[in-house]
Amino acid sequence: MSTTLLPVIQPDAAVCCTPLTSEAIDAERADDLAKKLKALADPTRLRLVSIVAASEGTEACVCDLIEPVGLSQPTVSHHLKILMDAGFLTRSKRGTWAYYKLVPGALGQLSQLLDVTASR
Amino acid sequence: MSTTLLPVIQPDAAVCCTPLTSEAIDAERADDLAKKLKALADPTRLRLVSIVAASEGTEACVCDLIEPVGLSQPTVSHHLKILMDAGFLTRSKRGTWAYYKLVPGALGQLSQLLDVTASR
DNA sequence: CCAGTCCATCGAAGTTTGTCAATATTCAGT
DNA sequence: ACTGAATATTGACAAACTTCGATGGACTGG
Repeated sequence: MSTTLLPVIQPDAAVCCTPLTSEAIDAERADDLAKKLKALADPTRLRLVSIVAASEGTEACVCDLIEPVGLSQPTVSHHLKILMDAGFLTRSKRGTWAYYKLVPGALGQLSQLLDVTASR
Repeated sequence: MSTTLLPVIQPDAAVCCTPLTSEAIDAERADDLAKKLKALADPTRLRLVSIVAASEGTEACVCDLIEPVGLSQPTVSHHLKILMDAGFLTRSKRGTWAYYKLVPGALGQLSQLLDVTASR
């Protein structure tokens, strides 16, 4: 089953639009936002994102990520999947290697939300 | 080594200073940042912060927070404590009431970190 | 001083999370 | 095909988290 899945930039618009404090957010938006924050709220995942972001082309191979964080390969794979599901990273396989890359606007979107919140 | 401690706005400098992606963050900074993100990474706590932020003087009484989030009073108290420990809220008792207030720079600090990260 | 209100803490139940070893899968080279 | 290497998935387990009811402490008003 081959179908060249195109890299999607930002499919979910629920979290992205309204500030956080002008009016109290509703439960649904809180859920969406919490999911993204939860994906980032782990030391190992923060380090993974950071390493990927600091790499050539904001892209890194799994094999280069295992040693820096000092955890087992399955654990690293697991964290990378969580970051992918939350929309912070994308994966592209080249040969046996899997390269994880930052999704351009993803972190900035989160940042903006908190920023507007913080302005009060 | 003289004294005159000035009132410090942001006591913890570990998280606040360096970007996230220019160089990969170390384990200690990742830990600090993860703790703060984890405090925010819950739908109920996001709503609490949001309600407080949207209130008069970015301050709200516990009694006004229970009904909006629809959870028991002990649970709300628990979440508020977590937000306080993470440095997002402060508490001040007036009579029998406890008022929780936004810490001015707290959310913005987090936002900046992610923003610099996002610029890559 | 007593009753009532507001809030925090405690203890417990159920769920989620982080981690690993073992296994499966996919690809490259021989 | 077969072997070896790079990742992903599965299953299991301990730790952490969310929630509640019950209790306790502090303050207010009669």
